Amino acid sequence: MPDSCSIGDLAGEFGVTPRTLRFYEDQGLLHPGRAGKARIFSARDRARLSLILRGKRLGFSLAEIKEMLDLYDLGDDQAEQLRLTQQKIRERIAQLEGQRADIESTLKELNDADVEVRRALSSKEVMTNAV
Amino acid sequence: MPDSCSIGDLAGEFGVTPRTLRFYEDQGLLHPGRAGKARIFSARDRARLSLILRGKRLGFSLAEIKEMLDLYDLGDDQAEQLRLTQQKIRERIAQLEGQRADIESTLKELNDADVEVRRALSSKEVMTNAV
DNA sequence: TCTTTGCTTGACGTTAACGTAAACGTTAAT
DNA sequence: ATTAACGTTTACGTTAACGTCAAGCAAAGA
Repeated sequence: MPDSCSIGDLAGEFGVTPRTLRFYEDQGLLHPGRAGKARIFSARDRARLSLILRGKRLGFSLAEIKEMLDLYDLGDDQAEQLRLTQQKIRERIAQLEGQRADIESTLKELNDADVEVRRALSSKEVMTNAV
Repeated sequence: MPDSCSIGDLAGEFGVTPRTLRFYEDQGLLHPGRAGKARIFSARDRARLSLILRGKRLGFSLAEIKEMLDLYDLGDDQAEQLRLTQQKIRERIAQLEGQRADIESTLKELNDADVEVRRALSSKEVMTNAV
């Protein structure tokens, strides 16, 4: 793993496509150097990409990730970046807990519906709307 | 609640917009009658709409809902419709259980990240990437 | 020298479920 | 006669995160 590499190398390394990396640069998430026209990705870019992908795994949008990375770049007041990140993390936690609750109640409803369907299938008189 | 009503009435009754009902007709989910050019919605349409909205609450796509409703319309073999519905219900259940698992693991990661951030904020040496 | 890779910049396509606006007709009340 | 409140069709806009060409340059090996 040399310090700098091409777009194809970095893409392969992280299991994304070159298009994705160009898109991230376009959106201001990455700022690779250039060798002529070709992009050159440094260790710093690699680290940023790693953060971006982790953010995605955690369900943050690229816009949110950019917000956090931008503050990180300013660097003057890391505390500010951390507070934003913490806020976003907690918002995301609340959101996921809401989703989890939704899923639980939906699963209950689906289970009821499944029971209804089984009853209907086992009886000859089919007159019930399952869903 | 008369047997038939206008698009605005039905929309209001179910908390959707007229646009939505036109869209559902366009997609073959509803088949209202006509009085000249104006749509007329019968009790049957109302029942179908109710099923559609329940399907949506349960997370089915309009395409899936249409599949089920179409089979229901054929009417010759209700058992077939019920089997499809049952299959879709179980697929959806499996999908939701997967999502729930994702959410659980993500919540754990987020909690870890939150702990990291708190540590970083409480120490003066801020060198850790939270996300 | 020819061909293969790999890179570049556009720029339109994709998906779902409607929102929104334009331009118009109809009925009913004022 | 006019306005208000409905309805109609047609059709482009929205959102996210890229996918998928197209056209072309540039180095590198056969």
